[in-house]
Amino acid sequence: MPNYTASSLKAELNARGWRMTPQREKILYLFQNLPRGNHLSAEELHDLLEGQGEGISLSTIYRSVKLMSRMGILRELELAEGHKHYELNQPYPHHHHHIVCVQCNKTIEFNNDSILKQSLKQTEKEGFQLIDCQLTITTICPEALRMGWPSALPSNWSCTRAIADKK
Amino acid sequence: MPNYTASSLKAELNARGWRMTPQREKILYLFQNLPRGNHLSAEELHDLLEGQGEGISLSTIYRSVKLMSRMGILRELELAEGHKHYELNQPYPHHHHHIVCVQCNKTIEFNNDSILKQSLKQTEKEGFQLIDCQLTITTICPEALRMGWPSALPSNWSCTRAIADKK
DNA sequence: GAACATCCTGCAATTTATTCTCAATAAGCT
DNA sequence: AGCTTATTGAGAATAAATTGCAGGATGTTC
Repeated sequence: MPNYTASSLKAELNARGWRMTPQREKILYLFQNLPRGNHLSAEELHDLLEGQGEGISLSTIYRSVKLMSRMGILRELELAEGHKHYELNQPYPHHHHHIVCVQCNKTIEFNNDSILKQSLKQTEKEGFQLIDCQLTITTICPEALRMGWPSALPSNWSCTRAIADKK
Repeated sequence: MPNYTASSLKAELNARGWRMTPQREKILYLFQNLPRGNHLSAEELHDLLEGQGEGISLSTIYRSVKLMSRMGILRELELAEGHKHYELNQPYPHHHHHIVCVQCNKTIEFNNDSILKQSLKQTEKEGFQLIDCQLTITTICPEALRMGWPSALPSNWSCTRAIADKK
């Protein structure tokens, strides 16, 4: 999981018979300049680029994030929001994992280097080559617990943070 | 992550103001009698029940697996096949994790108790209550590596196992 | 064990993320 | 510079998943 530059991305693409394009470079650049802890859906990525005057079609966005995920440059997160999110696949010490609340989808990150180590060991043992590993912990968040989850919780109740997160 | 019976399921549902129904019982029963290592999509679950003369509508299937996942009875797997799969959320020693190949979606399971232990520790530290934890390792499988992945691999090539898996 | 409140199911219609198609364009190789 | 072929953009198509609603079933209460 190396850190990529435009030219190292180009080199790796070309080595596989693929091509560097302005679109791919812009997407890489955007992710590399995203504040830590942010992850974007294809739609959000599209709107963000649009806002910067960098119109890239939604089809290309989808194709690019998929390609870059398979290359190990991005990681695809499935954090219960109903659509995939993407973030840079960063090497140690920024590699991290997620805790998600099933009640409100609140997500927090945590670091744990031993998980990557154990994953490497396991994949080598099986003859696979590691691209990424993600530990996703499904939980009930403290706020929902304080509210008396599960019985005392109205079915439409949602943690305050969850509501705030819907921008 | 306890092992459920029809009556313990009913007790837990009722404690939350929910109800036991024949549909929910049949779904639990089916998962409990599934060969180890099998996981089903909503669609597959629907067809399987259909084949047993237990017609349950697809909406109900979707609603049930979602409910049972949030209760911690099932676990929702997102293993790159394009739709979610479900399996029993089993306690130690059957709790397991997955390695997935991005080239062919081949999936293998592996056991590792320390991951559950570390997850418990982490969630308690943050004040969350654990429902499930899944380590998903994204990889290139040995077969794709032998074929010279990535450069020598035609874009439409797929590991033989992947093709065989499409029944 | 009958009545009641409400939860659940099934059906059909709908939503929405993602993929596909295809003509035009542009990247990389010689 | 020319050639081959990967890539893009736009919109149509696909498919998983959700929702609204009317009728039926469940758990609770007295």
